[in-house]
Amino acid sequence: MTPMRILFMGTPEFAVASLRRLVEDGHEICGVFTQPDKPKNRGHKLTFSPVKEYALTQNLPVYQPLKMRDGEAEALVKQLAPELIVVAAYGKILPEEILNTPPYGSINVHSSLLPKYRGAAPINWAILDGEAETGVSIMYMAKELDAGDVILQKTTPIGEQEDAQALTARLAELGAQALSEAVEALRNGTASRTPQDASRQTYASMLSREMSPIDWNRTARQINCQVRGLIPWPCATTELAGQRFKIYETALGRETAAAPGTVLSAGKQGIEVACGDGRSLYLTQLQAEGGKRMAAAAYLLGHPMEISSN
RNA sequence: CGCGGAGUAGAGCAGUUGGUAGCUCGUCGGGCUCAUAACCCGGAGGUCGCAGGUUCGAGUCCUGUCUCCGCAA
Repeated sequence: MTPMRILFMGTPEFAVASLRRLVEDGHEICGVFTQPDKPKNRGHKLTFSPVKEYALTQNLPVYQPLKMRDGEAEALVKQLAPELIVVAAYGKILPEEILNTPPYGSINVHSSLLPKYRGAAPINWAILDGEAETGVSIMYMAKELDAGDVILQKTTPIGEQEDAQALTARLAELGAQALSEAVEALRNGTASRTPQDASRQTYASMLSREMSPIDWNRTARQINCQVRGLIPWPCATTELAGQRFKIYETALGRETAAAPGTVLSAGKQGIEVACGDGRSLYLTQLQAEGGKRMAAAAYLLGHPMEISSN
C-alpha cells in the first residue's frame, strides 16, 4: 500500500510495538515525539524512553519537547508536515491545534475497549476489576481525553492468572496490528468512525503506591486481581513476620475459618494466608526488601516462617 | 556523587573475637511403604562476585571494581 508520512508520539515499551509496526509497514516516519530523558533512576542515570531507544536504532529523528502548549511544539509539527499523527501512550495532553494539523488527523492507540477505561492505566484497571476480557481501540483524538470516535477495536480475553505486564505485552502487539489496519483503512478512505457511548464510560486513573498494601479482608479473588493488576509497578505489598514483601504471584487456595490475614501454612505451595471471604490465598512469588523476586517456597528455605495458629 | 541492603554448592540462607566452609530444599544411589510432595541411610556438588593489599594464615580486616535489589524520584 502507499506509505503515509507519519509523526509518531509515544513513550513506554507499549508504544514501541506500534512504532515498529509502522516502520515495518513501510511508512515514512517524519518524527518521533517522546518524553524527555528521565533525570534519575537509582543512582542518577539518565535514561531514554523505550521509544527513543528504538527510534535511535532506526535513525528516526527524535524530539522531546517539554511543553506542548508553548507554540514551539506546534511550529515543529507544522514544519514536519505529517499526513497523520499516531499517538500511543505518549504521556502528554496535546492541544487541538496540533491534533488538527495533519490532513488525516490524529489517531490514538488505546489499550481498552473504549468507552471503558479511558485514562492512564486501562490495562491495570481491567485486571484490578476482574474483567474477563479487554482489548485495544484505535480512535481519533478529540479535545476530551480518550473520548474520540473509534475507528476499530480488537478484543482479547484476560487469562485467569495473567498479570498486567504480560497483558500489556500482548495488547501492545494487538494494538500494533489494529493500528496497521486502521492506517491502511484511513489511506484507502474506508475507515469507519463510531462515536463512543459516553454514558458507558469509565475512567482508569493513574496507579499509585497507596494501592499496594493488601487488605486481607477482601476476597481471595480480589486480592489475586490486585496482585496481577499492579505488576510491574507499584506491586501489591503486605507485611509478614515484620518484613515487608512485594507479592508477584498468588494462587487461590481452599476454604478456611481462620481470621483474615492469618498465615495458615508455609511450605512448598507457598505462604497460605486467610482472606475475607473464608478462602485462603497462596503467595507463590514474592520479593523481600533488598532481595530478589523468588518463589515463596525458595524464600522459606532460608527464612523459616512460623505459622500463626489462630 | 539522593538513602540503604545484598553478592558463599542447582535454589534459598548461616558463617560468632580471621585458623583448612555449614543448614534447608533440590539432585544422585540405596532402603521402607499398597502408596506418596512422606520417612530412613549414603553420595556428589563451592577458585566464598572480581582484582589488589594486610597477615604465618581471610568468606571473615583494608582499598578498588562489577552486578543485583529495596526506598526515594
